[in-house]
Amino acid sequence: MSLTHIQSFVAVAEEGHVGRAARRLHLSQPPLSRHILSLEDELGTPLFERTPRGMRLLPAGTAFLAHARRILAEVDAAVHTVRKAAVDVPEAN
Amino acid sequence: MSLTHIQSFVAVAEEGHVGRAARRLHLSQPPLSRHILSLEDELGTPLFERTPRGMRLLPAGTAFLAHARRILAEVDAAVHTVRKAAVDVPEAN
DNA sequence: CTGCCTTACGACTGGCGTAAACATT
DNA sequence: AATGTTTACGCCAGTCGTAAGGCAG
Repeated sequence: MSLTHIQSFVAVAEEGHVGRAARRLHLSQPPLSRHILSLEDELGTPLFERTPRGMRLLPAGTAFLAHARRILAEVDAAVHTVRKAAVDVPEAN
Repeated sequence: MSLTHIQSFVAVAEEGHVGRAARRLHLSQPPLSRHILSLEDELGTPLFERTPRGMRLLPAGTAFLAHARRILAEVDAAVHTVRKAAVDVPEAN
């Protein structure tokens, strides 16, 4: 599992469509599709239902989405916190 | 930034020593050292003070550590939640 | 036949490990 | 000299993109 996979998952969940999510992520469809498959494989369960119109979240996918957003938000917060800490305490003499 | 980097950071922070952290992660020192350097580079600031005895957390590193643990915990929770959801709702007819 | 997801495949980047270099006591 | 981190370097694995395949309406 990687942060890239998680970002991919969130994008597909929000777009409901691999193609659109791929454009949003500046990526082509196949790698993005593989990200999702890899994630599902690792979790041992499908996260989306494949329809002719796109991808629809399954219950497991909905459950994962909440965590995924928290993870990404926490990463973002970590970056900001560190940069702030580095400025606030340039040297701890 | 990747989850691997974050795990590496936590291990080094806890061990205070790249060598021991590497053994704990079943990894050799050089890649682990590179993870830390890569993270510091990406964040734009050092996270550890290098001493002849090992690695000591700087204030920025301490700030990052709290977030890092939350991220890893959240990932873990995500995995468990999904597996549970997949079992609880095998098929939503 | 059209739209969408997935698999095949060749090419490239990234990451590992061994070995060597640097630094400090 | 000993301990610990970092750089050099060759190799393997993972990931990308283009192209082809499969499936449902």
